[in-house]
Amino acid sequence: MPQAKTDLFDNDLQELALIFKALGHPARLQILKFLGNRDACFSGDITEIVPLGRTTVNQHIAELKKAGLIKGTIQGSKTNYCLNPCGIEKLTKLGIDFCTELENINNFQSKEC
Amino acid sequence: MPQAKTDLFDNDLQELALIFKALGHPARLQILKFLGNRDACFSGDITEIVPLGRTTVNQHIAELKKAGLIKGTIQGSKTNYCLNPCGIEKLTKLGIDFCTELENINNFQSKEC
DNA sequence: AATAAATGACGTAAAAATACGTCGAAACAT
DNA sequence: ATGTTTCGACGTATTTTTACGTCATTTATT
Repeated sequence: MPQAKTDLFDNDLQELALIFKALGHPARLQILKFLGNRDACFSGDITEIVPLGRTTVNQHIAELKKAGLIKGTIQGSKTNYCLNPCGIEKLTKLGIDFCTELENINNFQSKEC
Repeated sequence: MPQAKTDLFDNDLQELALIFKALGHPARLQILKFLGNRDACFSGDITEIVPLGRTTVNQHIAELKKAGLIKGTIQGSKTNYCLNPCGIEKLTKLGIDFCTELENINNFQSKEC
C-alpha cells in the first residue's frame, strides 16, 4: 500500500480533519441531529428518517461509528443507536459545541455578511 | 443536470455539511491555521507551507474561498491571503470556536478571538 | 522590449466517497 | 420448521475529490 498523502500532515491536523469529514455530509448530520434530539437511544430503522436507500444509510452509520460519534448495539433483532458521549465530548473539547449546532440546524439562515 | 442527492435534505443541513466539508482536509486546516496564527494577512506562496504540489494547494485555496473562509486579493504580482472574518464568524455562530480549535492544534492564542 | 517570477486556469489520471442491489445471518412470529 | 423482519456484509457503478503537469496571464526586472 502506497503512502497516503494525508500522512504528510501532523497527526493533530489529520485527526481534526477526520472529525470534520465525518460531519461533512447532510445525511450524517441528519442522523446525529435525530439521535441528539431524543432523550434516549433509538431502536429501529434510521433508514426511514433519511431520504436515501437503506444500504447507503447503513454506510453513513458505519462512518459515524468509525468516527466515534455514535454507537450501535445489537438488541435482539434490532439495533440500538445512541450518540457516543465520548465522541461528542471530543467535539466539545475541539470547540465544536454540538448543542449549539443542533439548535442552529433548525433556524440557521445563511446571509451574506 | 440531474437532481443531486444532497437536494433531498433541508437547506440548513446542506449548508452546515458544506462548511464541515471545507474543514475536512488537513491541507485546508493547515492553511487556515497558518493564516489564523498571523497578525496580518499573508502575501506569498502558501505552497511552501503545505507538503503538496502548488497546483493542488491552489485547488484547496479555491475551496476555502468558495466556502467563504478566506479571501485572496491580488496585489501587484502577488496575492494577499487573509482569513475572511465573516466566514469565521459564521463558524462561531454555528458553535465552532475557531480559536479553541487552533489552540488544540498547537496551543496558539489569537488576539482577535 | 525581453525575461523572469508568481499565480490562477485548464485538462486529466488516480483515488475516494457515494449510492444502491443483492445476499446472508440472526431473531422473531406463525 | 417455515416464513418474515431486521440489518449488516459484499460487490459495483457513478460521481466527486484529490493531485499534479502544463499553459496562460499579469506584474516586476533588466
